[in-house]
Amino acid sequence: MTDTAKPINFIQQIISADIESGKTHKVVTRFPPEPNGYLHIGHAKSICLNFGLAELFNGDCHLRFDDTNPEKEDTEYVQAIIEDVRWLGFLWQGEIRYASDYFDQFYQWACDLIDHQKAYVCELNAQQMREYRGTLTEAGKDSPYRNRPAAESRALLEQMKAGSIAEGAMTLRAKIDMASANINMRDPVLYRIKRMAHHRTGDQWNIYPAYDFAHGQEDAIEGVTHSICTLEFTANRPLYNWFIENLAVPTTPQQYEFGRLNLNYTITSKRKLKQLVDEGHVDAWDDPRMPTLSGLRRRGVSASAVRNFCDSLAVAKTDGVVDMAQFEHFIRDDLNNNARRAMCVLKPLLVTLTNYEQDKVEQFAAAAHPQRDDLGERSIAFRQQLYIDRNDFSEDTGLSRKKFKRLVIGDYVRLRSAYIIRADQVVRDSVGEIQEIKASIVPNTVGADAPEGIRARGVIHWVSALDAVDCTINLYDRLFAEAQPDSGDKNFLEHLNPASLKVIQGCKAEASLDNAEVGEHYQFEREGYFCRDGKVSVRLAFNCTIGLRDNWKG
RNA sequence: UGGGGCGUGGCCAAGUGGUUAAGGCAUCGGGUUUUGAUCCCGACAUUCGGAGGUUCGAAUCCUCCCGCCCCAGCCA
Repeated sequence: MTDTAKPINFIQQIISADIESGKTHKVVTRFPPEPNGYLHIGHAKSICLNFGLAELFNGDCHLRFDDTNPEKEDTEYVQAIIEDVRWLGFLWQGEIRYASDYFDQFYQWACDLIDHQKAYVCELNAQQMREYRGTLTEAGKDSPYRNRPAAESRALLEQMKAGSIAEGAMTLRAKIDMASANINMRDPVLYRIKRMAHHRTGDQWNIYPAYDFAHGQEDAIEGVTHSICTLEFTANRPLYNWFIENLAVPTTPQQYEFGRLNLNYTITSKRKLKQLVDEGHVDAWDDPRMPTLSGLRRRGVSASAVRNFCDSLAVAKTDGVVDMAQFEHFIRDDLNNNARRAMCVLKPLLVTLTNYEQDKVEQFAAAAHPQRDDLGERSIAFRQQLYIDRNDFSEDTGLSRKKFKRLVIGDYVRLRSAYIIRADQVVRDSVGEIQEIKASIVPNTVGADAPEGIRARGVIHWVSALDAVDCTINLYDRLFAEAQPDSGDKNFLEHLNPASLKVIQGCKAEASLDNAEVGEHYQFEREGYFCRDGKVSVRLAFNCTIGLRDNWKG
């Protein structure tokens, strides 16, 4: 945290007031994902908010799966979600909860509503129900089944539950107000028939509760005090409250809405991310180009970077689009502070040092981090032949020292953590391509300043040719070429960036990288941040998390 | 269109009637540097969607207008 206090957001203000007034004794929040896809960066904001609030007020935060629709849900997703929340570093209170654990209670409450003439089994089909619902400007009409006897509804609901009624033929509806200006209040559906197995309750049920008939009650059962959701649920709040008021629930949670996170050049819609996976536009949910938490993790983004970013976000009711650069800032900031340094040459160019003995080898100690001694150092081998990056050499000797701080014939450059060298001669192959550079070292310049009269143009990275290990490097660019691929009437698939992945083979990494661990972050000096990919078939591959900032206006 | 929500610099945003409208990102200058990184210093809204009004005083209160988002799934 910086010296300036972070502003108190509106939800914190509400909770503080509730505690002060005695309304709330212990704060309980929850993160309630539906297991119908993988978590993405937008969910991270919600996770940080809910767990963060519980922590701030010494309360509890539950992890609860809102598994009310077996059609779209799967245990693969629950496992992935659990792993992602753990990865972010949050601990939920007690056992993991499931809406499906409360199905019996929901059913009992539905019966109570029927008995009090506040719900009825309706036999309108989907099409008819739409017609009866009215429009934004016209009131709806009462269903012809609205006033059927409670006993009849009870019996029909029993049959729906037993599986003897066809899907779509009947629903259980709340009896509220078909003329309400809020369409959510026009006799919403409580139960619909889905004669299919649920990933947790198996064949036990043929009817499943709708979101509105489940969420608030789940909160009430768990004693959630502040139920925080995104803005699009604002119109559902009166309905949320209606159930809390009309059911014999044990506690009275309150719903509050905040603006979800939107990031440019990507999408945060589970449905659309699933489409990218299903249609093969990306490898999988954890493709490093995906804004999913598993994708970011595989890309090399640290959990603390995600958390720092989320904590920097405003919790308010505005729905804006955060610039990807803001997220990238937190990714770089964390990696710069914590990633070990190493060297890797992406486009190798052979350099032979003509004044260095052929069999000689020196081991130089190089700091793992320029500002953090606690990270120690590593040993790097130095020999007569080494690789530098092709981009670090230019045949244009007219380039000024300010304009090109790299290697040029006749001039000097510092090899990072090693000697200053001078380029002497270009060796070409039969078609004229540069094959090799002949160069010479300036003696006694390791860990020492250049002698009088010699000034290195700059510092470049390198790797000993004999000691380096081959590796593949995956370079990523934004998944979409359009800042808002999803807005208006755009088809997001048309804006996929065809160059979002570039695979570079034959890269040369310093020997210490040979046993890099998956999940460990590195900075390849002068290139960017990388981490080893654990899913590839090649022996050694690194994903580029993000490049270094480059202020060079060349 | 009925209802609900929101408009503060390129982006995010604090501000809850009274010093020169915080801060972050981005951008632009300059310094340090064995990473063109990091770090450091400096610049960057006479004005808060617009127009009126209340007030000694308004981004904050009132009125009208404009714009954007959400709701018409047996999705969540």
